[in-house]
Amino acid sequence: MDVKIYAMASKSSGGRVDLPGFFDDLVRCETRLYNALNDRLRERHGIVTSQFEFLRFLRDHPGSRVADLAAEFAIGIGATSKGIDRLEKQAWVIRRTNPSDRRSSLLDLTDDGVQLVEAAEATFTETLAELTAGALGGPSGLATVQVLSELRSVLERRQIGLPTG
Amino acid sequence: MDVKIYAMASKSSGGRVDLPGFFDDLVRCETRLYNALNDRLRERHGIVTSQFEFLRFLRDHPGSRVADLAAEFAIGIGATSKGIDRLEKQAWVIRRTNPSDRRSSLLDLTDDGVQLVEAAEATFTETLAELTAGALGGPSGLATVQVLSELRSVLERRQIGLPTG
DNA sequence: TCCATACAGATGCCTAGGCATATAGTTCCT
DNA sequence: AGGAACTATATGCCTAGGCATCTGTATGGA
Repeated sequence: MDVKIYAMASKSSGGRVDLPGFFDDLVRCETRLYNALNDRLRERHGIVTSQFEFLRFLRDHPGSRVADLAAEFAIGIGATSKGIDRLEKQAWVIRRTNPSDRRSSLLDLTDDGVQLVEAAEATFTETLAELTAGALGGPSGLATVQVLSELRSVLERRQIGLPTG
Repeated sequence: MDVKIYAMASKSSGGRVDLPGFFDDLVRCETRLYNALNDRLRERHGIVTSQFEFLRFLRDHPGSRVADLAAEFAIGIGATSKGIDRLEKQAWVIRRTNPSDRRSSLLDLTDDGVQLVEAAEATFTETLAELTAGALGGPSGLATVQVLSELRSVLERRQIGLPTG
């Protein structure tokens, strides 16, 4: 009979990291934080977290194309295009024809979009602080932030987990 | 003009953690790892990661109810019920009537389900190791694993991010 | 110039999850 | 016992994303 290497998520043994446990914790944290942020952003600003992320990205990267958003968020081009449709319908985003390539559009926030994202960002940051409640306070928190940043870089550099369409 | 506290995701300043940057990295890592695992599990075993997670949970917690899965994964009861429908249709899971409460069923893996989850787990663990490629190797990796585990505990204890239905 | 190929993204179809509701079974009173 | 209130979950409707496809545009030769 096999001996299970891990009995609880994210405990390690012998200095080796329990990767499945780590992944579990990662996914669970992400799900719960995302859900809670959705609730708060929806009730205060009528948007969900994914929309906030789109808006914030466009504020920080004006003139992006649909493909840029898709690459950033590791979602499909189709999904991104539809997401932008919805934001455009609310007049938070506009598509400008790309003068140097008429197949694509350049995306920008409208003034309403800018106002919304600024307001939503306050809620977002505040809620996040409330939810994580000091779990990232100590030096381990700092290390965690750095490790995740590094892991993200690795995944992006290797283009891991990009959907087809 | 406002001074941005952060210029890049997950960099910190003055020892304070940049929470929005941390959240971004968390979500991006989760998305890409989840996508990549989906691809691999689908091609090798015909399931996706969420199904693997259900199966593994049922292997480790036989006799669970739908509500137990929903709480574990922080998804809705309805979604969980439908997910179990699909696994049951493939004859990987069976619903036994709960003798002590006939509103609910007790869930268990079939023999096929056990075989599947064992095979898929090998793929899962191996792929995860390949994807994270030593990014969690050092002592910071260990700290990261512990911090995420702790954060997860906090969120669960406070019941944060549970969907309505 | 003209065509073959590559490309960006918009669109359609399909699946999965959220939320609301329906259904059946349980518990608590009286 | 009988009914109100509660609970577990199955189901329906709606939305969002994945993938395939379609359209319009760009590009590299011949």
